[in-house]
Amino acid sequence: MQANAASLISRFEHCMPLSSEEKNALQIHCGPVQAMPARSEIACEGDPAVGIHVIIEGFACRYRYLADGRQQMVGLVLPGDICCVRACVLTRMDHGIRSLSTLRASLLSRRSVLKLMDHFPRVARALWWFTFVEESITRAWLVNIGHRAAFDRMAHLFCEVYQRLQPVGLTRGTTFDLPLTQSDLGDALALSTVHVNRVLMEMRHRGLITLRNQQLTLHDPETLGRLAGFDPGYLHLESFPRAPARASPAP
Amino acid sequence: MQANAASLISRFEHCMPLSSEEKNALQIHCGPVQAMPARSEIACEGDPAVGIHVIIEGFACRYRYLADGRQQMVGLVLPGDICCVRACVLTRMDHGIRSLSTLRASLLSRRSVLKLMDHFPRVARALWWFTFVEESITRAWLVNIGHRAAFDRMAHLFCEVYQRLQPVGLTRGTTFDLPLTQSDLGDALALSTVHVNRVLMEMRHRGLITLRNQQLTLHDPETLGRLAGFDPGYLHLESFPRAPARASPAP
DNA sequence: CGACATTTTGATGAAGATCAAACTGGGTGG
DNA sequence: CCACCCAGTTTGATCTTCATCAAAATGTCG
Repeated sequence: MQANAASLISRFEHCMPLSSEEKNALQIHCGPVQAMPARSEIACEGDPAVGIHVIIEGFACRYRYLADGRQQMVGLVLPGDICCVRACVLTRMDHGIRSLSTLRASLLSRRSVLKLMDHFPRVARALWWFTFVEESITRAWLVNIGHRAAFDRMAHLFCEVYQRLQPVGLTRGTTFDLPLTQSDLGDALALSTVHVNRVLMEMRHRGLITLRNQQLTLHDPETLGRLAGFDPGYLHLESFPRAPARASPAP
Repeated sequence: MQANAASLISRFEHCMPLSSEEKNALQIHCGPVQAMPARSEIACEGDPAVGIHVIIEGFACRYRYLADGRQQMVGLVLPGDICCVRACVLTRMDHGIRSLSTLRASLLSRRSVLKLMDHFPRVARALWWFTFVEESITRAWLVNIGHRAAFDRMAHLFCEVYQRLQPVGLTRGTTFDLPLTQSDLGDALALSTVHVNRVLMEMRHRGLITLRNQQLTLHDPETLGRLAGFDPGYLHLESFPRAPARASPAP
């Protein structure tokens, strides 16, 4: 029994219980845990699919480059998230994925994923589920960037990360890791680094956050959420069991 | 043999050939063609899933509302597109869908979709495929709205619609239907109606487009695409057979 | 014709980009 | 151990793009 398979299976069971046959199949196909340094490319736009990565520890981001070299982050990949499912079907990546912090992930080959999807409809259904949640988050980012002013936009992002880290046990009170530079935040929110800094300053002066050493504390999540018009429905957390046992150790 | 099933099947075969057994199953499950007037709600945010709609004719859009009543369009649904696949898995809609023009669509119930997905892995794979392409488009919108100025942003949208309508035979030269008001364009591009108008004016003055009676002509698609930094890769058109026979009649 | 949606134009203001430069802190090499 | 370097953060000043407000013009449909 490999630890990586265990974390994968528990993740799957967040959306539906698996039979022992299904669990077996996942264990057989689940590859070894990979470790990667921060700021390394996990997959580049245009790459053929190698398989899916299940993030065990660390943050990554999805991004697309523009012709002029600027980049837009199009999603955050947090522990428990699965990436590159889509590339297994589409055969090549339409965006890049890069680690933000050091990362541990287990890999399933493209062949394994397609086999699992074809033979185990419920596994396939679970993969659908993860993918759709992610898609829903992308749409929420679109709304966020399209229609909210800088302050609200950033508040919304902070609320989202906070809500997403909670079910995987990676928050301590209202404090959590946020291994993004201000420049990264700018790429995520479509703001200049300078403006990111100014908004952060304002949040600090208003006593809403503390951000130091990649650690963010939300001193008043309710107010922040209200200002941002944050409604967690789009995260589809409702069908998760509350605080499931995860691989990540609590301090 | 129903015409609606035929258009659905041909759509599926764009990404992989189906066995006669699979085609049969699709025909059995495919519901009647529904007609809907322009500006009607096909599904609202929060609605339980009823099934998937395969658009035969007309335009629709996906949108999300903000707390203050403004709305952001998060995607365009064109003839041949399938909508609400995700809701069948997630059980409820996380965004609304509204017709822009009069619409004809065939419906498959949620139960049918889940049954087809579980029993026919290749049908499931095709549904994955459509969904992922759509997701890729959403990411492209995110980049577009996040990082491009108004003119380039609108040019990019026009290029996208042009490219998406081509394989389904709905372009006449470089002219095609665009049943969106300037206010709709504003919702799609996260611009005010006034600014949409100004950008359109500039495009006209530069001889790049003609837009009259919901008909858009791109007089110089190459230039427009170059200005917008348009790269059609994200549409994943490459695996489509060229100009497949579609239900839509050519004039 | 008259009501209503949509398009067009003008004037003004605000949010945020950009440019420039100083400051901070951790890591490295001499 | 200190000097230096470099990535990241902070601050100021200026400029652009686009939103907003207001109103006229145009078109559409009963």
